[in-house]
Amino acid sequence: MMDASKRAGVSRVTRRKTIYDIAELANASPSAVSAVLNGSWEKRRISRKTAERVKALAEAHGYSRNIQASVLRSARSKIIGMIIPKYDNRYFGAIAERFEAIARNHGLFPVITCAQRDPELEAAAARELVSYQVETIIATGATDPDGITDICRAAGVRSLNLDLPGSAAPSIVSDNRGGARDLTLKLLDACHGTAPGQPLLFVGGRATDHNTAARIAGFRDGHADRGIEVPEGHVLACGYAGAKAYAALDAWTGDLPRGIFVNSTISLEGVIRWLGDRGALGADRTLFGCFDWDPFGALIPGNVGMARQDVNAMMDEVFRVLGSDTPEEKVTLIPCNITDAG
Amino acid sequence: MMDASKRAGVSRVTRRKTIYDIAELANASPSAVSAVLNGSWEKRRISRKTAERVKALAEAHGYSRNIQASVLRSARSKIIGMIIPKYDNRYFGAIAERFEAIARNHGLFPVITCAQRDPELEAAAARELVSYQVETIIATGATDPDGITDICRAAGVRSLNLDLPGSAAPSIVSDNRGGARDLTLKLLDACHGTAPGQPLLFVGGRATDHNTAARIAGFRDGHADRGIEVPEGHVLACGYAGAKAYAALDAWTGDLPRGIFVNSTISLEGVIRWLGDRGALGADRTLFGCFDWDPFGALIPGNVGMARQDVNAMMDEVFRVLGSDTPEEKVTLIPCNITDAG
DNA sequence: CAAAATTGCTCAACCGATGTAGCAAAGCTA
DNA sequence: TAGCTTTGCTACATCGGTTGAGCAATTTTG
Repeated sequence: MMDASKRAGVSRVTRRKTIYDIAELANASPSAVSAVLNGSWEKRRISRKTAERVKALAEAHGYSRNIQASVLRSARSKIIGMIIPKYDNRYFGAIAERFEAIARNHGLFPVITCAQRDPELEAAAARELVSYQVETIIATGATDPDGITDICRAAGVRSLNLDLPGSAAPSIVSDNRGGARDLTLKLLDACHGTAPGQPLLFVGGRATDHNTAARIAGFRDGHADRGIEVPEGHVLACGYAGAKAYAALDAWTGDLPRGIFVNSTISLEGVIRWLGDRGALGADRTLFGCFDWDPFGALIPGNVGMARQDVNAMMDEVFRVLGSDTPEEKVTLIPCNITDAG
Repeated sequence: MMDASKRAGVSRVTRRKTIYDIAELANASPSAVSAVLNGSWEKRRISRKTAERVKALAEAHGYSRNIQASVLRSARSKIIGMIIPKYDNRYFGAIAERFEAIARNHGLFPVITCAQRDPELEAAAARELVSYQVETIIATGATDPDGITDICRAAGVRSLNLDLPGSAAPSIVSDNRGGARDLTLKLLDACHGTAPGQPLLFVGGRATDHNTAARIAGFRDGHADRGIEVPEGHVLACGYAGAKAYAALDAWTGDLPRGIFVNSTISLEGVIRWLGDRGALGADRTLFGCFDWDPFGALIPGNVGMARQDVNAMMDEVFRVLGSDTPEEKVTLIPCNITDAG
């Protein structure tokens, strides 16, 4: 390897400082500098005196390690990737923030990529992360979790599903059914005074979607607990978008419902708008509960509670699973918290 | 360089495929494979036949380029970093999503890092991004934009401020003053029927904060336009947190205000709670407007409009500035949109 | 005091991709 | 057919750290 003065060349006036530059300044070898700057100097028997001298020079000359070079050689990138659908609600926002914080605590470099709920984009994102030598990918709310797992497996990258389960990697998912049941009970009880024995309306989501299916099951469980039958037409799994929820309610032929179970904050936007347009917004009018939490959603009159997914517990579980060596491709359920109104 | 069979070694059973593996399979040289797989093969005069053969083999064997190695050699990382404060509101969420989308369209690899409004974390994040050889850093809503610019400059990394301006790099910022003025006018006019000539209350934010100061100025501009004086105590720059807004309103000694200008959706949570606790929530009670948009905030009774920052325009401007070679360390203002109620 | 152990460091190969320089073969011109 | 150009490829140094092997000097042990 050439010495630093030759390597500097003539073209670039200011090159980034490398271990070769620092080595020259410190009158030490690049190996020694490398060991000092990556913390392995004690193991490599570099004297404290040399270490201190090198550190001081590196600091003084604004040395910054080239991680790409380091990763190339050591094959340990410490990069952990997450694929997330959107940043447009509190749930995914909280997941992103928490993921970053914990990853950093574990000495990892978190990279989050947003795939817009598009399976093609998800696959492209996974491939891109693999190119960047990530060691692990967390597929959050993925449309096609197993597709991502396949890409990871081919590249020897660990993967894990969050929020929506897959069959090929460990999955960590909210207890959608249990949470939906609890929320249903809360809502039924709140409606009991004015509409005893009447079933609620379920609005939002796709019935083919794992989480929606689980929540519909919990919705039925709750009704069964109170001995109320759920008529066929009371489940409007019309899609998530607010406009779709609005349209589904518009197509509803029954009476103005007394209680609505809304399947996501996205759908809630449409529900609130529809209720508002009918003057049915208010604690004395139609009551509603919503799966997923939003601070403003909680403040809208008529809200009796929200099923708030326990992001901290989920993320703790993610890193617990990553810490264990056993793969166990099973689904772990994390209970939800039911918030109060207001 | 050893040939691929030797390089495989004995320890790792399944190693990631490299250009050397593909070269061996294709009976070509690593250089040729490299040229084919990075698209420079026509320029390097590799025949179409060879190119096709290599591509097919790479595909069949699940080859994935090691970007770290590529970056190390070519010194072009194509990584663009963004430092963002939080993911807990729609504004930053929209910025993150839009940034990712446009960066990808430009053939760049976006990396977003969340620094929790903590200047130490911001600096650490900037240094970490530099280690990963980012070419550019966008400092969004940074507590200390110039600190980030310094770190970037020392490493030869381009930087740019978004949402909050700095003095050492180009800044792209909403027209906070103009937006605040428009929102103030809208709110004053909505209150005119029941409380003509009365000043509004300003709640939330820190007066030392650039954006808050600009919005307070706009708030005064709007009042001046209508010939209304703003008494000293009507500006409650009590901090952003909902609880602080609540406390500030609790300490308010005047009459129940007819109109409130809320300085952020975060503060709005406290304002709504306070109004709700006093039974003052409703289109016939206290009206409010809010700087920053939230879909549920917009649906809360009494809302007369929100100042929605134009994230798309801001991000277009970011990439326009990055595209131009002239640095121009000036502040560019992007107009806000005032949304209607509901 | 010689042999063994420890300390403190350096050497050089290596990670995987890139790109300049250059070489052999084929095609074309005179 | 000799000389020139073009085509199609390969060799090799290089990017900046990392790490196993090893060496000289010093200290400890027998």
